[in-house]
Amino acid sequence: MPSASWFSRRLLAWYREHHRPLPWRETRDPYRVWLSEVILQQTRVEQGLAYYLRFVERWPTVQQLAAADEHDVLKLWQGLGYYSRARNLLTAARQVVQEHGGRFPESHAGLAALKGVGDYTASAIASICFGLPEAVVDGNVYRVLARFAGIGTPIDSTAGRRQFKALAAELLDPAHAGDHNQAVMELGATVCTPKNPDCRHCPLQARCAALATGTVGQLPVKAGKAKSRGRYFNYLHITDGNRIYMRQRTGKDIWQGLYELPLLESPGPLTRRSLKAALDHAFGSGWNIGDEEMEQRHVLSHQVIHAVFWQVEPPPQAALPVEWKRVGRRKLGQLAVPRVIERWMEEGRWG
DNA sequence: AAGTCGTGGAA
DNA sequence: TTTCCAAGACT
Repeated sequence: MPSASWFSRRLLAWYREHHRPLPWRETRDPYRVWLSEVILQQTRVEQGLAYYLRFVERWPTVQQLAAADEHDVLKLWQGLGYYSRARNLLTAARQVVQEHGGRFPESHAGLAALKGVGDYTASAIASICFGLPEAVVDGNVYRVLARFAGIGTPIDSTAGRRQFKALAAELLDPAHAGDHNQAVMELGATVCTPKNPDCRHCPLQARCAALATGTVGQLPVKAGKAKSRGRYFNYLHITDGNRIYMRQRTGKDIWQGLYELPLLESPGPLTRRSLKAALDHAFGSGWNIGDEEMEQRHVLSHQVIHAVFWQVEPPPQAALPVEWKRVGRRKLGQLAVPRVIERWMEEGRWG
């Protein structure tokens, strides 16, 4: 079994020399740490930083965030992805205010009861803000520990998650839990990277099992990769004077709560002729199909969206769905939209 | 427990 | 071009 004290000593010495100065590291305010952790879930520091700064400026305290409108939160989150994080963020802020008098709970269990706060985020807040000896396990930690200890158990298996969590807890320096946790992650993000790790400058190289056996490139092991499915989105650009039709996405599908153009989804790509047939059938005949304005291939985690934007004109007596709303140009820019729509608006100088 | 949820950058 | 995957959580 690796020596925990050696691991932590080397790690913390390295961290004090090499860590990047980031705004959420200069505070122990649980609100700001929580906000940064949620923003950084599955998100690189370079991508999340600007969003963090905007959120802190717009809502400096958890009480102010709790009083915010959900759509305003989604709008500020626009472009960051995984939009359930934004909705859960607001829910959790209201939990803190209503159930805890505006103060974040100071235990792992209390934190994990907040919406959108799982084991990782609860451990991060508990260790960083309250000095509790909770070990974090994120993608960086999986990689660093798999290599350091030479563990080939798939990190996306139940056994693997259990094993790595236990090892992380063993190696944790309980007296410096917050810094220790951040140090492992920082090492994984900057030195022990997925590709081309910089082992020569790694503080753990002397006792790294993978380096010793030449297996750095083979660790960590992942079991399964989920397949991606293709979807065909035919977006309808319909205007009425100065206004354009938009709709809000609901249900359990992607981009919940965000706005988009009226959408006709099809099992495969549509020709101009088949689009007209589909529209005539669905909303009454007489549709006029204009230009195909834009085509985008948009890649998500488990889906590839083939988006085509058509300029179309409904027949005068068409029965358009009530959820299609006419929005003026002025208001359009205020709507939270997925990147596909944002790109289309940029192209046509809408919004 | 396996699937699902965005987006962008790097190799 | 394709593939990987990033300070994960929820269902």
